[in-house]
Amino acid sequence: MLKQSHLFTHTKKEAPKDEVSKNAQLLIRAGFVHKEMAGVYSYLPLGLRVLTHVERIIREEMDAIGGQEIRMATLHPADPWKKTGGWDAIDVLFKLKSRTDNEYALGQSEEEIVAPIAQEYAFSYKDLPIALYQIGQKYRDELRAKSGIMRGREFGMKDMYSFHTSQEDFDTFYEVVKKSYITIYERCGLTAKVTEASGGSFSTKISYEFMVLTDAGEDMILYCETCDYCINEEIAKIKEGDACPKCAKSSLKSGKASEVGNVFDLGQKYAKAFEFMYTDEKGEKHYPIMGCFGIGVTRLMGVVAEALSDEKGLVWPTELAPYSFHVLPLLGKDADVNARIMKEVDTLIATLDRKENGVLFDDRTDMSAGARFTDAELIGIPTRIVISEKSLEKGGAEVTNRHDGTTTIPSLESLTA
RNA sequence: CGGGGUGUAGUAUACCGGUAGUACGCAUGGUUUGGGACCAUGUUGACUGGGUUCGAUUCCCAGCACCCCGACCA
Repeated sequence: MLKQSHLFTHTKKEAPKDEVSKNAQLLIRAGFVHKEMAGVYSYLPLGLRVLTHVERIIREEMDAIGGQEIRMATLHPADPWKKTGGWDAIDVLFKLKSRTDNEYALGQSEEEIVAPIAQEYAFSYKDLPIALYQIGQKYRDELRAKSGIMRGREFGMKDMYSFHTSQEDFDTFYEVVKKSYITIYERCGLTAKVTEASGGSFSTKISYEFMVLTDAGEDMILYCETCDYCINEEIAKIKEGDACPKCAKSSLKSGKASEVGNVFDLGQKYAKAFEFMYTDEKGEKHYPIMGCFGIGVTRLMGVVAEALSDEKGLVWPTELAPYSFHVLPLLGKDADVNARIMKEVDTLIATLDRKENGVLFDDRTDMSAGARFTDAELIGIPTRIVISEKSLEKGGAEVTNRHDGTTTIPSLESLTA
């Protein structure tokens, strides 16, 4: 339980004029994030809790499909980057020099680091497959940061790397991860489309992007409303209005979308660069096949803020909410009634704080009710519980659902059950 | 990186070549308390550097920062 009077952040009536994107405006106004510079944000108590919940969901789903969590360095030696060619080829790679002119890179993706780590342990086919993942900061030297926390120069990302003895084994795992990703987005309150896209700079094969329709997105996708066909317009050979090539039942629609994840078949590129080979049953040596699976953790939070919020403020899905219950007592002039309200509130909090993501307690009873309601709506906690003389007369507490705005008045006994 | 725009208090803004004004916030006191309450008092400011000028926050130049469009995008 957190007392709101204790929370060091406050809501703001106005967003800074240099923030245009909805996600940044709301997150700043509600005190979830603080902007350091273009594309770089710090996460404050409420924002960090949301981020932590996104990470927890991802961790659970990655563990469930056999991922093993590690934490790699973000300050990298230049050598592996030079070995794979990334040092010169990847223009977003931040490069730096020490006082003694040694060269380093900041991690923008970590194939160069993870491949040698896997190589240190995977000598035999018996050691494979392996799926290693981490959740941490990434750095990209973007020419233009934009869209609040959705495209930054420093951002949070989950990156998983897998190593396999055969294409079939990789393909199987590829499908497992795709399903797992869809589950993650659902738990985050979003519907993501699996979208065919280009393989980028390191693969000639197509990759899959996970796209959420939102005007704040940077990509245009073509999708079918009948089946799950979806393709990024950058590689599409068809156009809006054409019949769906998969089901032929609908004509394709075009929409703006934000990429909240991607999966790549990296083949043997990195294994070859590092001479990473394992020994098979016959004693022969082979390069493993490698996959890369990313989810932009901070961008995901930004897309949720964009997609779910309304004119009153943020709206958090159940699992991501910084707190699940916003308890808000309203006091009057009668000291006895006030004492009773606060006693009921104590009991209620003791129960609710053990459930889901716990309680934010608006103990600022000296503030006007309107200001506190407005704050609550801006912060976007899913369930608001008001206890007042009025609510007690009606038989309990007023429970308002932030998602649909409906209010019910259950008894206090049922709430503490 | 190409193009465009903007830099005034914690935030949003106004005016101005000559003492920088307002609102919100914040502080103190008092009155309030079911939809961003009110009164009083107080508090805080011209991105950096150069130039023009008697005098620059204002005009000019450069730099920096931020935003937007495009390009780019593991």
